Amino acid sequence: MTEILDSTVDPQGACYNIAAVERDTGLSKDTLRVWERRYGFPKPQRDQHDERLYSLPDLEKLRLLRLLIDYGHRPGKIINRSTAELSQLVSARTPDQSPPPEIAAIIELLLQHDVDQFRNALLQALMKQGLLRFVTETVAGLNHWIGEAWLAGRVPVFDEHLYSEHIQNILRNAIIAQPGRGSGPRVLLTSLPGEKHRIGLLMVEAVLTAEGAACVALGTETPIIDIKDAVPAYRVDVVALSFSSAITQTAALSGLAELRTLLPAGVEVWGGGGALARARKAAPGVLLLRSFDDLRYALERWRVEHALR
Amino acid sequence: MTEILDSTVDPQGACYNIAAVERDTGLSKDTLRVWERRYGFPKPQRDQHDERLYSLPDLEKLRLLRLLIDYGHRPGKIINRSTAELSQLVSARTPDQSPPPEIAAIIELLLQHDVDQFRNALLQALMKQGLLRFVTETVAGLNHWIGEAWLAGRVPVFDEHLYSEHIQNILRNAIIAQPGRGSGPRVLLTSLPGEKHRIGLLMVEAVLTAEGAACVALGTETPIIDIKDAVPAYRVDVVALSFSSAITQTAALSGLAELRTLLPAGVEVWGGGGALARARKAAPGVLLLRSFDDLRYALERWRVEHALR
DNA sequence: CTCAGTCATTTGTCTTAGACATTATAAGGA
DNA sequence: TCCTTATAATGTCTAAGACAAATGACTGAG
Repeated sequence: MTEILDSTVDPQGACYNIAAVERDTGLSKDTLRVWERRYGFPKPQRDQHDERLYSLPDLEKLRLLRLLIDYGHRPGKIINRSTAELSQLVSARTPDQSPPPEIAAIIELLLQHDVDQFRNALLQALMKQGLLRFVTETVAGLNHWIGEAWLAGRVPVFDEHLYSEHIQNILRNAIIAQPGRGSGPRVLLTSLPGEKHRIGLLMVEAVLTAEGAACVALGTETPIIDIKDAVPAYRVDVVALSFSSAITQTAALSGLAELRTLLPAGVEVWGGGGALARARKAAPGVLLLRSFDDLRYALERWRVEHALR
Repeated sequence: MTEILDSTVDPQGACYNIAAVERDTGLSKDTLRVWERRYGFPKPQRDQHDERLYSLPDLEKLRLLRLLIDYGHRPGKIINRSTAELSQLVSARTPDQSPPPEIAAIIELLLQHDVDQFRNALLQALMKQGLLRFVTETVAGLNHWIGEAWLAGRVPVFDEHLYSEHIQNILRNAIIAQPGRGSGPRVLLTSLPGEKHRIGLLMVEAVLTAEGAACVALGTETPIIDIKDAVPAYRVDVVALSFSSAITQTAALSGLAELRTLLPAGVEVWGGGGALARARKAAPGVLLLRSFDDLRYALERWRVEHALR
């Protein structure tokens, strides 16, 4: 009898095949193989058919490497350091050691696994701050700090899953409770295939809805061609795409440019999210939003431009 | 002067490199190359460095192929037919019956792309029927018929995305509005890696919450090992897994069996969803739920058994 | 002292063909 | 009709090499 369903995990050695590592670290199979060839890491075991089997420590080191590379380190410079050294580099990178107390308190509740109290804390923050501040301060902060802590291994996977679910509940609840739209544009909101992060998308939807735009939210991973077809069907004025840092900046920019060529000139293309936070410039006709302030400003600009006509 | 930013698109021939095709069709690069080698399609042009450049017609045929393969056709049987023939195959897939009128009316609103009216129709159905009937009748029916129509090509991808988002909004809104829990068990609710369907999970959460159970929802795709760790952390009484028909029955059953061996005997394991609708029996200690009635019955049985002790 | 341009190095992605595990279909037997 | 077994189908993995895009170091000019 063999492990059928989860062929990616070997319970004894906790070994992962290359597809599982690609999924869990975001590093492509090609990259993993070429790192092994060039730098000698990761050097996984092989199964009976010479296929790679990565260990859990390998996986953790790869995650740290990915983070540090996102921060600007070069792979060749750091790949042969120990996991401990890499952890140090990560924590050295965050000088403002601890999250603000109100964020820390909520994370603490999450780590104590008290579902009801955790939910109530989020709801209270929402009531107290209002939707806009809740999204741009509390949720953004929680995303950042929980992400950090997860990378450092201080937050288990299942807690992160629970966090994501509850934030979705609360944001969707808040969005549905918004009053009808004002004078804003119709904004089609989605992400491209490969980009699975939903929270960023919901945060944008919350802000846009609060500011009076009419959102057509398609969730994550809509193929480009289907976005093209959706634009005339829903008569949208703007297509906004979200790219989390799980995707490379190049991929995000090329997706935006491709979409731009497929859409009529009257429809604007906006892109935002972690992957684009450090991008310098995009293709002509593509607007980069590096913060929620940028988003609100873009909305305001749209209003002005379209009121004059 | 060259196209700097967007290496994926050649405006003249509308040519896409292999990475763009992978992203847009969901077919892996390996699959694209092996199809070319074995079947002679797609046979893309090459750029000056012998790299593949796919045309837009290729892309459209690939999407049709993907659709038909999802439906159950074999690649080798259909890959050499013309795009027109494939379209015919798609539309030849006619429904055995037509949906009941109240379902058909809502689908009609979706197809007319009137977001507000569509949302209102769903909300009205919820108000009129109450959460339980809304989930077990309206949402279940919509899932089924929209799935059918999507396979037949009568519902565009983006409409199906929009449907999914709105159902999520409404279900999560209803769940959060439920009163606190009664005397039911604590149920950990999630799916295994590879199973991405969220709506089924939310439907179960809605029913369980309405019946007084306390749900710990982890969203989709929680690795088995992390489920094991979550059970003591959240002190749950039951682990319920959802398997849509996107996964094979064998895979679902083996996942349930593996989880059963990892959990203490006092914790129950329940499995349900389309993939298990026709399953005969599961591993010992695993409860199969083939309908929402089964789910409510299982909950009642748990209450009785644990009240006696 | 800053800015822009050139060159060298690093790094990720694409290429090839072959091997094989996994899944689906068909055929045979209870 | 259902279950088991054989055969065909299909997708993913492997290898090393090639090269473009991205980055860093260096230079010279304003």
